[in-house]
Amino acid sequence: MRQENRKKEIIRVASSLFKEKGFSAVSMRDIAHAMGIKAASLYNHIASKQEILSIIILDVAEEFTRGMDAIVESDDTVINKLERVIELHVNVTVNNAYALGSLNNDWMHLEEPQLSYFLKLRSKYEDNFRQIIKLGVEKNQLEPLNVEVMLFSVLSTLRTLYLWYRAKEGVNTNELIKQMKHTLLHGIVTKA
Amino acid sequence: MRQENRKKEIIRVASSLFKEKGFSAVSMRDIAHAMGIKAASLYNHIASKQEILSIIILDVAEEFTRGMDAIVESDDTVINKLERVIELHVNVTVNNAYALGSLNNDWMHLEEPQLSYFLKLRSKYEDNFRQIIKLGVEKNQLEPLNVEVMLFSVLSTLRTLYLWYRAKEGVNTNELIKQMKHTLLHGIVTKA
DNA sequence: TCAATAAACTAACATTTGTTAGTTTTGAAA
DNA sequence: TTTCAAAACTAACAAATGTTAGTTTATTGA
Repeated sequence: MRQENRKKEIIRVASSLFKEKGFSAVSMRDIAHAMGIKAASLYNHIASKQEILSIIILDVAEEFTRGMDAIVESDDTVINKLERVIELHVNVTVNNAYALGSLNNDWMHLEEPQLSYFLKLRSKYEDNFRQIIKLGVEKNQLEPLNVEVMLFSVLSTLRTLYLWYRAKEGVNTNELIKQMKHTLLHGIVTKA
Repeated sequence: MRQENRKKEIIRVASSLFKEKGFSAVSMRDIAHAMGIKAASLYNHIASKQEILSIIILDVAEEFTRGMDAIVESDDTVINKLERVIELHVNVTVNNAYALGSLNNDWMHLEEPQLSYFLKLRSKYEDNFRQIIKLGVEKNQLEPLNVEVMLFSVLSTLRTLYLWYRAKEGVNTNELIKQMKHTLLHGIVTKA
């Protein structure tokens, strides 16, 4: 109801500010000012600055986890799974652009037990991704390169998509997904 | 002499702390404590917290700029230029791992005129990179994909290398460069 | 050995921070 | 129109912040 909407609004405004300056550089007064109210009024809706951060980060982290779990449990081919991971990242980014700033750069300001929970989700996610790549190499569907280099090269691009995807106006989501798949999976150099 | 070394030591310690928690979450007392002195003593060597940040960021930004300028001015082929950009990033990252945290995540806390200077260097760097890719597409040496997607996909991976390159023990710098070239330029999917 | 200076210290400052307590205003249901 | 809870407010707090002033200690070159 009324209160829940206001809480979501606070979280949306806060995540936008966090994306621009980082969690630590944004004060409760900054958030309140952006909403046209006083800092103390925020506490009618949220318990603490920390609660705002943990909602922003854990909501989107869990969304990634659910998406990855669905991909891992499917019986798609390796290449298809990788394509679905790319789709997942583009879609989550387009829908939650602000939250990804905190996910990438402010997770270390989470307090326990949320910090441990986040790190657990993150390492499970990375390990699921890693296993897909490993299987691809074993089946000769992926190049016999260093698995960690492949993993983090692809993942870095996906994780920081939120920083630049708006730069290219006139590319819609489906086109972006297609372009990313080609760039990340097949490279940019023309085959001879 | 004596003072200069101590200043460099402060900058090194500070950049390490900034990498872990970000500029805004690290206090002058934190930096001093990590050096075994009191916060006020830092001011015998540096003018302000802001000076520390701007030295960390501008030094490495200028290093990237010099490297890119040398590549652009050379008469290498497009593919060779891209390979040299990858080498540049790996080498700068291996030598300045801590500074890259601030370069990526704390640049917005620079004050004027350093902020404008940094943004100028960054957009020139990106534009040099963009022109190399554009020429490659025109010459059919690169795939006819969206230039911005190719640019930021490659650049994102290079920019966040500092976050993960230590994860893979047992891969030395030359091997890492080779792996990155293949992954970023030729992709990870086996050619049919 | 002494003078000069580098580099540490203690103490304090004005601001900003997250948060709480207590009070007033607002808006919808009765 | 009255009632009552939601949601705003003012005022204040204790702690932390970047920085300065003034002083003491350590080191070095003459």
